[in-house]
Amino acid sequence: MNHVTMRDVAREAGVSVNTVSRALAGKPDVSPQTRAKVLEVAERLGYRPNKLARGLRSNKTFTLGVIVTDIANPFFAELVKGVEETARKNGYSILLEDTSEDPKKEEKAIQVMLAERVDGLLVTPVQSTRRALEEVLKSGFPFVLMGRYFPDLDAPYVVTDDVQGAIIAVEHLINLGHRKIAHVAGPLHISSAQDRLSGYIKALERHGITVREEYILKEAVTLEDGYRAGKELLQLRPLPSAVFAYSDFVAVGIMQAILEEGFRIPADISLVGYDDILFSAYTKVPLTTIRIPKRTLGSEAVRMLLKSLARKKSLSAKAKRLGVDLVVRDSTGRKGVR
Amino acid sequence: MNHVTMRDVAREAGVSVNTVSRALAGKPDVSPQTRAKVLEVAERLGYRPNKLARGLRSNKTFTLGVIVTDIANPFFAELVKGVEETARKNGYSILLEDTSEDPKKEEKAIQVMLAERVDGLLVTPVQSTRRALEEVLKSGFPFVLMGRYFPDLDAPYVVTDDVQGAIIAVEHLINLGHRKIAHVAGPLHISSAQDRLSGYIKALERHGITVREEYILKEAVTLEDGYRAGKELLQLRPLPSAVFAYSDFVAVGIMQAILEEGFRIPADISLVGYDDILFSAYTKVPLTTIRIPKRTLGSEAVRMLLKSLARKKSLSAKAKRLGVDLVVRDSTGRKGVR
DNA sequence: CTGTTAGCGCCTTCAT
DNA sequence: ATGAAGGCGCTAACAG
Repeated sequence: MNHVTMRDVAREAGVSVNTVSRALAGKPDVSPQTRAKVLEVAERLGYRPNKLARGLRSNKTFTLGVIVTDIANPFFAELVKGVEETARKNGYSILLEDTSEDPKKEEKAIQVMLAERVDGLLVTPVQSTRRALEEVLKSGFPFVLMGRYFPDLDAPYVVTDDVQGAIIAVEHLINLGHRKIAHVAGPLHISSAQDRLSGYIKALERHGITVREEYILKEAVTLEDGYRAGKELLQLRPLPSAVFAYSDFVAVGIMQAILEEGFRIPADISLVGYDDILFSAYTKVPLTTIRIPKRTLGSEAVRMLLKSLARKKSLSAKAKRLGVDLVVRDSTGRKGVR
Repeated sequence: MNHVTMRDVAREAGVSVNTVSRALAGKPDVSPQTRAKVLEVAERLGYRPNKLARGLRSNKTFTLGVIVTDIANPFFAELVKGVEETARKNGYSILLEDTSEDPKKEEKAIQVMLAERVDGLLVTPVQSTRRALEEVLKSGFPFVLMGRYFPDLDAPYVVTDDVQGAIIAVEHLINLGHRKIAHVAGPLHISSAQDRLSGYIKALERHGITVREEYILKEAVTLEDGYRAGKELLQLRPLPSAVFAYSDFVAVGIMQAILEEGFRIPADISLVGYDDILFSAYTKVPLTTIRIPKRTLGSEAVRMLLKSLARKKSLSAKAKRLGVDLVVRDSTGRKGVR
């Protein structure tokens, strides 16, 4: 397994290594014949430039580090798909790390990526600590946060408007006549969970509905968390007539719990999720949810990062907030209509 | 954004670059004091080895190339999760490429990976052409196929036993009294689709049930394909009383079509999927399916690849076939029992 | 035990 | 239009 190098091509073509380099790079000062010859030989020998050598020399690796919290989560999988496509289209490769929401792994991942000399970093931060990212920021290394951000950190990010999304979701319920609306929130150190909670509260207040502490359940991420929260929810009195969940994942768990206890959706309880993952249309009761442009989130993050790479060092802390849509399916209905 | 190099550490510690190298590498011939000093300085300066330089010099990059056909597909997302975890645990990074089932992209991806000088390749082949992979094989470059294989190619792979899985699925239906069993197959250039079809046929024959051409629908991959196939299925006379689908994805599409037409599952038609992806337990009718160990598939592939890297060049074409399980949920029931 | 030398493959001067 | 020289950061081989 020996790779063909420029030297091999040079020898075979009877020119210097340098000439091969310029010919392959499309530099102007190479005679057409020489260029043709070089290209022919390179092709014939199956020459592939060594990205390591190139990166070492030029300080550009054309690879981006992507750090996500859980690639098995369909939400992040879609996001990564968007990242991969766009990066590839621009000639960049991607190095992937999965932190499993573990801040230690995140820190480690960042170190590894830096050691790999990626040109920039795209990260979905765990957010239970921010030290590692603050250091990266301070060092001036280019990176963009995806899907989550630190409100008080001057770092570039691409997210969706989760406050607005939550408002849309909750107002949809309010418009259907619901007033006893519960919220199963996510882990509040995560910005999206925080924002969705704010949106929920804002929407209620906007419509003169009192926010009840006991209607807000917390820290649900997995489907199982949702299931447990769903069971809890059903103990509440007065029983909520609608629930807004942090994510579709959580919503499906809640749905499971509700149906299991013999309640009907939406006849007894309406349910709204968030994300619109692949399967939300096919759950027991097709889920009304907030659609967020997952791939676009990824591709926009790449675009922002590449832009900051282009105009060198200066990565002024840009931020982009993408819009979201309400997708009405069967899990929500008018209050009291059975 | 200037990286700290060994030279910086050497200067600061008052030793030679080489000494820094040996100290950091844990080589024996360095005095304890010198080592301590070097480590301290490296730490203080925030030294991170440059993997490019290291790779260039040592011909080992400690990165693995991972090529999948669709990272947004929960099946592959899980697979990649397994790969990532295991690779990381062994000190390897992973470079990810998504081919979207496009053979051209696959070929390109392989070239890029080779240019990146990955130590080995893990690939879920598109299988509509094999030229590119044959070349890799011939070159002796280490790689392992995941989830799909070429029956007549002497290349290492890790797959699940899909023939057996299909037999289990179909025999489950037969045991429930079904004899008019249809199969919605996948694209037959993909080995798993081929194997599942074989298993289906084998199971029928084994039980003396005639295989009817018209009961075998083909080339379904997406949920939409499944939906269309489902509609077709319902036109068949005599109407099948059970359907075995290529994948859960396809099965969910079929389910949608069946329910939409007013048939009941499993009362009118039983349905079995394949893969047991995350959501199969939460579909309208929870899906009976074949569980395949997705993460294990990934981690086993990594293990096999690393083993072949360890014993240098020689990558004798090993093959590993993992077992699968039947997961009975609500989509299958005894024939004729309503 | 430590330092010097060389070279991995490429690209950027600088000469010719 | 082409070649020679140097160096990116690191490690292996050889001195001392």
